[in-house]
Amino acid sequence: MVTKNILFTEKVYTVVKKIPKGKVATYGQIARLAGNPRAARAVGMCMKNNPYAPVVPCHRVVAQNGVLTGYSGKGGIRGKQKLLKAEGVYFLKNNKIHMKQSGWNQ
DNA sequence: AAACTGACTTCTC
DNA sequence: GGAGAAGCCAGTT
Repeated sequence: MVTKNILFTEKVYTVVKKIPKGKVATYGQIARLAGNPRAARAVGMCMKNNPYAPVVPCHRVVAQNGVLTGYSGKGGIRGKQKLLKAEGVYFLKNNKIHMKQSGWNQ
């Protein structure tokens, strides 16, 4: 049976939780894994609500160009970047992530 | 049920 | 490469 037992958001959370440490995934990437390659915006909204804040490492989710967007958590973009750096994510001088290296190869 | 919003992506100039 | 505009999706009001 193909019943959608889990919501799109639930799928998103599941995918985000699968992101390995030291790597980052883009909203489009997550959306694609969640089943809708164009639901990048929806993914961001789910993170904003983020009922699974401590469960979903939303700080590992970045834009396609490698820029840290959003993150209503403590520290904002600043704290998010710091967290990623602490995990081993390589940042460029433009405060952008080196997707070629730290991008989630999925 | 309809309209608005938003942590995106892609196209074009 | 940078800036602006349009399109798309799910959730919330």
